[in-house]
Amino acid sequence: MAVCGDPRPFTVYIYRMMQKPATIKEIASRLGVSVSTVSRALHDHPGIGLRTKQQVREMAAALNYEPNQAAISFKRGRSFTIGVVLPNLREDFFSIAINAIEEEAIQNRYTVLIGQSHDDMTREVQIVETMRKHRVDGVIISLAKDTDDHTHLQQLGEYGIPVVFFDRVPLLRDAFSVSCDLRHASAQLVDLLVSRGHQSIGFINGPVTMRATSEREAGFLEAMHRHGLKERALIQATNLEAGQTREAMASLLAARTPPTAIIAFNDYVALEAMKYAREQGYRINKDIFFASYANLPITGYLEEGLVASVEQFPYEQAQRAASMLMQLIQPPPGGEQLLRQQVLAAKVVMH
Amino acid sequence: MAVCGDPRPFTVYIYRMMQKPATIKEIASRLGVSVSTVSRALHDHPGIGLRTKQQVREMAAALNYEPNQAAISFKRGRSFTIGVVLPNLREDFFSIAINAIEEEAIQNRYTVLIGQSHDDMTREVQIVETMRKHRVDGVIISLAKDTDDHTHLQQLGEYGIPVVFFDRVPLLRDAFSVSCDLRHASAQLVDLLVSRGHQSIGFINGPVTMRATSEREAGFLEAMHRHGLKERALIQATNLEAGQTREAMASLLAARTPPTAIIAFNDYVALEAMKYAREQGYRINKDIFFASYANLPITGYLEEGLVASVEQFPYEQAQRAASMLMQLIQPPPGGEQLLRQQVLAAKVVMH
DNA sequence: CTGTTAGCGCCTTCAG
DNA sequence: CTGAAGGCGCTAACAG
Repeated sequence: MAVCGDPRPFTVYIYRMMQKPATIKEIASRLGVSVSTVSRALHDHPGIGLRTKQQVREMAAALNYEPNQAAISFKRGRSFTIGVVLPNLREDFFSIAINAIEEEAIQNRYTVLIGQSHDDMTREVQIVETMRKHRVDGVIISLAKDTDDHTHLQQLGEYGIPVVFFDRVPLLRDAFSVSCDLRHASAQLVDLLVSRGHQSIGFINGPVTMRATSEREAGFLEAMHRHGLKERALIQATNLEAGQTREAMASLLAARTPPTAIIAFNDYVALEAMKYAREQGYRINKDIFFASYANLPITGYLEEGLVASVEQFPYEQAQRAASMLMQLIQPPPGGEQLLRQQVLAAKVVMH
Repeated sequence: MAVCGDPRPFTVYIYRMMQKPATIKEIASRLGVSVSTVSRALHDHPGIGLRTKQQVREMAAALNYEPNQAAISFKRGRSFTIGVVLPNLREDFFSIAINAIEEEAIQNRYTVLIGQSHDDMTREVQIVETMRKHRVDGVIISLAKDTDDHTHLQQLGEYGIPVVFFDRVPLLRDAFSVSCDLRHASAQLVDLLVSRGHQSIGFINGPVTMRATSEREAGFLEAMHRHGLKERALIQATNLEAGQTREAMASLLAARTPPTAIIAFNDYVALEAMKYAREQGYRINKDIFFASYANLPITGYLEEGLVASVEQFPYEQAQRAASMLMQLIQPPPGGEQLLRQQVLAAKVVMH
């Protein structure tokens, strides 16, 4: 790609402490008082004279004093930063989640350190390590889809750093987590499709490492069984990437009794599946119907859309996870009671 | 929303320093050497005996030693963290950008502190302030759409914290920035539409505070003028939200000579505009055609899509911005030369 | 090759 | 009401 603009390179203008931040020591010496007085005045300590407080504050303002967070973190042993590890911010689900987390963090005067695992456990481990080194006060994580070992996270616990899982949660009894009950919703999705006359239903599922995969499958099979359609349930496992979605679609459409409806692991998979179906000459919502999970806004802009999508409440999940983490970091004086595992009900949304 | 799961609240299991992290002091005393020896050994300092180094490393490993980043940041006056301020992670454009930034940061052993302005200048100012307090080593920012004052950012410069702008850049001569030339691309977009026979073209633009708005408009008018279609150029300013997009569409479609093609500020606006058109009985790509900016993946999944979208290379822009920032933070020994403003060429992508 | 020491900025006991 | 002093963990002179 061509770079336009002025071709003459400027000499780097180096920003280097043109005005080094003032310290309490500086304020103290200018005012002829001690540093502890300044510290206390700035913290509105009860035992400091009103006049002194006033003077200190004015001087602080005049010198553009900013408390050095690095020093405070060091001294207090707390960074006032939480780490958030997500598979991928490009998925709407997770970018919505980060909004909730950021909101909760701001309310608690916390900042958010972010890391994307890109669904790669190796990378997830590295990120967690970096966050541990940075002494984050807590971690919120949604696991990479191939994460099958949780020692890197248990280690955080050993270092006194609380961990809260959300959505992509592990099967650990003693972990803090927030997730959605997809099993029941999956069954409801089947009920809906069957009530609309579908008998053969295809399912494009995710990788077996994910708990979300087995939950979806359980609910799906349970309902198909209940409707006496056990033999008409066609499941394809994929890694959730476009190529495998297309292969799964090819298999499904080539089945002896091809499905009239297809449930996809999530809306992205559904989009790809629908695209494939169109390419093969199928008319969406005439020859074949689709349903999926996540209920992302984009699906509302399709000309021929989904029959339904399962809402997984990313904002709600993340918000609860964040609030749980904040409670773990700073346990409230009164209520030391807290649900270790929260499970929200997912909801089938018709389109 | 109902919360399922075990209704009995567990008592909070408080994670509190079950194994407080080892320090170099601890290692030193156990080995009967001084802290500086340990420090040097861990940094692979040349003047330390091989045997000592070995011992220190073994002890460090045995004690699960982790350097305390907070202490290092404090001591060195650098946090090894960069701040990234974006309008909204929910837009694909920015979530792609953050990927590039994270990548570049990791390569330089940096971590990323994130903040979303939600296109609100007040919030942007707060975020920048928090980041300053946290002593980030540099900031990458894409401005909120209503930001018309940059003192909060110039202040960062005064504190020795370099700032690099990308995409939503200010009109400051001395600012570091990476952006796309949208003027030329806008003109090309018109050329394309005119070559396909369109004479009346509508434009749903953004708010005037944004430089991107005037750039689009300039290119659009320039080309319409060149084609002798100045009178057929219909421009509507909006705040980029759904409601105003719909109003803009209503105005355009009610014009004396209604447009046969409409250019939208970005793909999200285009989606909303197309939805409105469909609701009004227009057939996309028959009665009316659409083009826009950003070239997001979602547009590829539409049954009846865009004529074209202008690719703005979010990854490339963010990557260059990040690399520019890293150069400002740690100027390379040799080349102290650097382009202050980089402008990439945007590219019209036909669909 | 290794040890000693002085701080970085802030908070917090302990004494006035 | 205020001051003095110690120390958080680490680095980097300065001494041996």
